[in-house]
Amino acid sequence: MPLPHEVQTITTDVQRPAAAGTDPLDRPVVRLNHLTALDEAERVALRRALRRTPLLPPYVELLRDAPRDVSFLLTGLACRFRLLSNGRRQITGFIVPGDICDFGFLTGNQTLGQFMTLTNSVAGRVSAQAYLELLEDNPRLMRATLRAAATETAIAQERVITLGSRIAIERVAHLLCEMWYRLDVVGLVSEGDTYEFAVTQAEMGEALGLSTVHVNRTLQIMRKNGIFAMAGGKVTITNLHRLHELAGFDAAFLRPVEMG
Amino acid sequence: MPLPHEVQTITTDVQRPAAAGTDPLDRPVVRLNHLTALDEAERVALRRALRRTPLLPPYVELLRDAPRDVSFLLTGLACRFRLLSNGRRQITGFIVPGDICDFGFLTGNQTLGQFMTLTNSVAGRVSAQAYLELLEDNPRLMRATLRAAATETAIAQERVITLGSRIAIERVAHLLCEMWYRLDVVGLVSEGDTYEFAVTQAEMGEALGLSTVHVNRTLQIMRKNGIFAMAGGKVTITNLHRLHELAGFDAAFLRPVEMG
DNA sequence: CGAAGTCTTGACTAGACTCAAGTTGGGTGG
DNA sequence: CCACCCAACTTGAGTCTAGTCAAGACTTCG
Repeated sequence: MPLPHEVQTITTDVQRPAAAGTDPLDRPVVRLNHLTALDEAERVALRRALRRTPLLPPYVELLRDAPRDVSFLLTGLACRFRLLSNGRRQITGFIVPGDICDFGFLTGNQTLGQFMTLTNSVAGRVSAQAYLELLEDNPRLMRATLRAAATETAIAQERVITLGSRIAIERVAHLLCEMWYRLDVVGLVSEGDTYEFAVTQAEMGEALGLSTVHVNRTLQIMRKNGIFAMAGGKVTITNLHRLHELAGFDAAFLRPVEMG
Repeated sequence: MPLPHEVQTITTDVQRPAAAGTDPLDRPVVRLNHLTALDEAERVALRRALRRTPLLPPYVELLRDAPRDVSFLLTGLACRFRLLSNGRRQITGFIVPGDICDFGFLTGNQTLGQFMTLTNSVAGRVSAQAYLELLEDNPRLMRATLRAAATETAIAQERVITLGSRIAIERVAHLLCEMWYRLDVVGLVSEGDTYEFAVTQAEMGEALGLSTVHVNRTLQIMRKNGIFAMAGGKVTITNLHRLHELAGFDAAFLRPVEMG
């Protein structure tokens, strides 16, 4: 099985000096370090603790085989979703490289809902116990992890706003902005505002509360207006300013703001 | 100024043996204890730490005057909301007695968005520093607090599902179910499935992503079908089974589930 | 080259929104 | 004590965004 996805990701990485290296194992470090500056010992400890999974194909349950581990996504794309009684599926959030898939380990609770890969992906895992011990010994890592959890909440709140008060084109624009920012943090936005986001229009609809057909028509309008382009699972934002305008996007919800 | 709201709340409390006392200061204890069993020392410490605010009138910013405190809602009703650039307001969640209004203190971050009362309310406050020290000394309290934060995330995720894949009547039904469960935990659902929920139809619309007019029509249908009744800011569920059915409601997201 | 999944298009429907004009009810002031 | 006022609720009419159904075109990959 060819892996264009993997290869491309690594390639684009190199072009972006902001990225701290091209090794997927660094992405959790980069991500958490962005939330709270870690010291060298913490960076090394986190990196060493992670064990890579084999390459996971699309549409497999992410946590089934390791429910007691903390799973970071290293490469690819995943999502959290719920199956509803009416047969529908609602994607409640996307998981990008560097993200912790599920924060249930913080409370010892099972998380409601499911997690699955959307593309070829690799995860990095630590046992929950080992990770919790790491947190106890490293307060900055603890703070960064709590902030990551808070960011997840903020993203969910923002999606409530998207679904509650934005029309289709604004929803799509907001999602593309959100992905741009989240992927940029881990160095996965390359020159020309291009990033990997290999979701089908049906999946986009499931995340945005829109039908596939309506997503399709909305994307067409945006393409015709020169706002973005999409090919081979890669998104290129051709008019980032206009995209922000459309989305009413304010990156504040993704950034930790220290108390005054 | 008459305070029927306050008086009624206390009255109905008495009818419900499940409620651990009628003192609003107990509600945070009851709430957190529901998430993780606290020991007597923890219950007492938490209760003692809280300082009641004066009665807050409707529509006042909740945290403005005490941004560095942890605020529990003791009585009344509040919400979290965002003002959008298009002039709209989106309510992203309701805050009921016993809830911590804002979990920003856990990460030292400012929270995006605002918090306001919707009815006459009283809050109980501790300084963030004192509360964090309390958490360090009392692991069960820590766990309960983290679970409360996780519950907030779960509620946001559930609202994503509501706004993304439920039609108007299902959204309303789901909200009424959610309130029933959350208020029941702190003993505020009285005989006959009646509880205080004094929001206007406009506010309900802002929370559910519906216009006021459509909320009105939806409520009328539900009333005609004998599913619920509303009077004087009190909701009475007359057909809880049918309400659950309509909502596709599964209380699991509000309950902590221990890892197997 | 064929099959499956994805994307695209058209036609029609429906759930929800907007605008506008009442109605009701609780609270206030004369 | 009554009249007024304002906010909330209600109703109607017309419109529109988005959903559904159905069929056809394009890709990708084996």
